[in-house]
Amino acid sequence: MGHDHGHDCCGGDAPARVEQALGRLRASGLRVTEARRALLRALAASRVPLAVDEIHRRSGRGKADRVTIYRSLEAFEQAGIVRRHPLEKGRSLYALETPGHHHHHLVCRACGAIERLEACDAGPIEAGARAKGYTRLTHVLEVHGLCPRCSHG
Amino acid sequence: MGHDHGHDCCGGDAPARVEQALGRLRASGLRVTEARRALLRALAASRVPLAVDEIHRRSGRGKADRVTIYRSLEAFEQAGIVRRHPLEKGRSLYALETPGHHHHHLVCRACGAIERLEACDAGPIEAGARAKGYTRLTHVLEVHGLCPRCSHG
DNA sequence: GTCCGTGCAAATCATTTGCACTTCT
DNA sequence: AGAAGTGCAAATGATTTGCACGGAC
Repeated sequence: MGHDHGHDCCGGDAPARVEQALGRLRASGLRVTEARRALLRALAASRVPLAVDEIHRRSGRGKADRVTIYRSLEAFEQAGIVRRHPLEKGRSLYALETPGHHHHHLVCRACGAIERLEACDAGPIEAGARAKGYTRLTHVLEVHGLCPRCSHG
Repeated sequence: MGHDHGHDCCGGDAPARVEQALGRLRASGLRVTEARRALLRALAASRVPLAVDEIHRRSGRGKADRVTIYRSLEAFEQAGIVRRHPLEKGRSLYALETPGHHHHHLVCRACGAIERLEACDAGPIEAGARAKGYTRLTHVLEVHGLCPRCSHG
């Protein structure tokens, strides 16, 4: 798989998003390297969140080792530059963080198509968690189903 | 039970729940073995969802091999007898399915404490997915954070 | 008697870690 | 210079699979 089926999901002006991300790197005290440029380019160019393996495959020149990609992504996630989408089976997908655009994804179990879901009603739920004294909240919300094409059976 | 921190979550009348589960096993054409009794007893006795390792540890006599527990749990999940809660890092927790009691969990990243979250506003989100033609919808919603005790570190 | 369930060993597979080397600032 | 980033090899750890045996129905 690894194709961008489904409809637009994480799209936008790729070069601009890369620049914005690089700016945030510097602002966070993170260093800018060719490996990281390639990584961010791959993310910015994709309309859907990518797995580490996929990022590795799509990083043309300046391609970094998978291990380095893992480490960079973790740093980027901490800095709020990249958003991680944990999947059911322990894998994760990554996408550039789009501030003020919190959303989740609808994943087809059969063909892997991913669509963006705009609504996110987790606000009240996280509020409840906060009321219990929990901090540093994050949430995982994935909707799985069969897309129209795969539903016919 | 050093691991059942947090408040009640999946409690109930344990023996009765085991019997109910066994009945469902038979109804689904699954066989009843001592290993499976022990497994269901462990789940029924716990107030929180358990990891496979924890189930293995808590299954007194009749304790089955971890592999068998994995295989049984998968069969039980298919049959709707057990509910799987996928966590961030690829692990899963399991609990007896409680029909008509859909809820999610609040998990502490540091100590693993689990609390029940009553609210589930996924209705509108799944409606959106249905509107896109998706069928057989399921969703995973887990809220992660640091519990009050762990927030001080 | 048949399958299904079980145990053991070994395989997976994404992710993580140790350590020495290189590069950014 | 000095901290941060990188690569390779090897470790991890939950989960999965192959295969032969044993028990449920």
